[in-house]
Amino acid sequence: MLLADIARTSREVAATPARSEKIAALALLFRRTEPHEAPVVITYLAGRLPQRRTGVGWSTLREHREPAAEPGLTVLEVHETLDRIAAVSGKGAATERTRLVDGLMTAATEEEQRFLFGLIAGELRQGALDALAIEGLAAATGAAPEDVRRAVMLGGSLGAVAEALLSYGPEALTGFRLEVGRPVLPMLAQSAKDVDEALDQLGPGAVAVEEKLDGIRVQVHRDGDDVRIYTRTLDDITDRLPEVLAAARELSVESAVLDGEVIALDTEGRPRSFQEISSRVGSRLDIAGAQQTLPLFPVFFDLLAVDGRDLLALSTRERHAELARVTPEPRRVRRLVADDPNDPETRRAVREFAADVLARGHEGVVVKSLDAPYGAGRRGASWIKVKPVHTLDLVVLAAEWGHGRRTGKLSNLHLGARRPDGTFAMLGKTFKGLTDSLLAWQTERLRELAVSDDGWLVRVRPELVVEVAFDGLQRSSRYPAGVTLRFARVLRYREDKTAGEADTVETVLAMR
DNA sequence: TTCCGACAGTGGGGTCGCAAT
DNA sequence: ATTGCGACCCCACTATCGGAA
Repeated sequence: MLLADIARTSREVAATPARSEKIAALALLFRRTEPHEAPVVITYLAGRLPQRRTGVGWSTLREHREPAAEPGLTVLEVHETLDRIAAVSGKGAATERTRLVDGLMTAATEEEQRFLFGLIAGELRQGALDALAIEGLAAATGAAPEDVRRAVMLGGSLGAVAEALLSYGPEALTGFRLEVGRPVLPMLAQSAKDVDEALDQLGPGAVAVEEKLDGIRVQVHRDGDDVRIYTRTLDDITDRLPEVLAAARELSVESAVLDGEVIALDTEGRPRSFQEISSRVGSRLDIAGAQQTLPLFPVFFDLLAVDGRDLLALSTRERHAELARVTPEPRRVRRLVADDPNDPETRRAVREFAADVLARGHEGVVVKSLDAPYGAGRRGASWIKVKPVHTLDLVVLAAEWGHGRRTGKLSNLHLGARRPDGTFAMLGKTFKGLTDSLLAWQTERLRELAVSDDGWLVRVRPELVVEVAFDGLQRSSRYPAGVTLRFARVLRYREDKTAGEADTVETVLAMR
């Protein structure tokens, strides 16, 4: 198959807003795909590369290359070139990567260049990713979409499922089931603003309220003495976490798949900051040294398989009973079971539990329906997280022009807190929380206040006050106050306030 | 007919390791 | 020694389509 076929399909997919038409266009192409090229074709049309990393990003791609007049590149040819690019390392690597990218791009037509740019940079913007590729694959092969989705979640790879389906048809899907040693996409949680809202959303059934730890999510597979540890995106990080490996080997099981969080504790047993944990888990070179400096502590909250049994379809209640059987107390997340979430006494107990979790220094709680199965790869309605929210009234110092559907709109706001001398200290940026009408309003308003515009950043007179919500402060080496906001989002503009009434740096630092 | 679940898009800060400066 | 880049941890929120209710 030619790259041109993929690029054209991508353009067609992007051209229609209707998901049904996107799926139809994808299915049309998958019907013409040979099984051996399916893993590459479907991954490209899901907007990703099969290579986990290539070393090529926006900076390497942006330079103009003269396009070819006629299409000639095959999909597998492109795939091999990217394999070669990904393998480049050592002195002169950047030059060599650029040379290979030059060769690829000059062999591509203008349409193919656009496609490759979006694909490699990870911003294809065709309105379809894995989920619609799965739908298209199902349509092309006559398989049930839900069965295909399930196979991908359990098989861990869209490409492998596509190849099997195109080779053997829908019957091939039964071969994809949970296997110890092969990671499964983890279940994710929705959010609510407080525990009462979370309980209301879950309905009348029994729930568990669990502490939410602020660390790195891990999926631990143990098969005898063999242990593998995966991140949320299924990256294998076994080598970096000897403590987790040891903890898995201590369990009284032959085999198991566990879901949990890795954190670190200080000498009083209080959790260390996310930044410290992230630094430790991210360290790959001197593991022994890193382990000395910051020992990690894995805590588990779910069990997906044990001793040959697949527990995914069991209820949270049943899975947790198994977890409790095989995992010692300190290795499990603290939790409270509420059989009748509508009982006022129970609600009080839940609120108290949540307050206690926060007092212990943790991030919040996750409220889980006890009757739901493990929804691999789903942001299911049966897990709901609750974290405290802070707010500040900050001054807009500048705004960046948006991209994609926000082209022509001032989108990303630079936020500042007041200093005593009347100047402002930038605390970070945000683009979140803006509706289309607010986006239009702020674009107009900020243009009136503009003092400069370099095509990327519009600086404005610091007059507009915006109320910003955020999860907490983090240390920052980039911003002048030494702190920045975690997960900042706009709540509303405060037109009733002047910049002189905005929150001060002092107020912000007092929140630490 | 209305409601709502799933999806994609739009980007945030920090951290590491590597290569270039 | 410092800086820029790519990759990957953490992630919130809105708009939209189309099936469910």
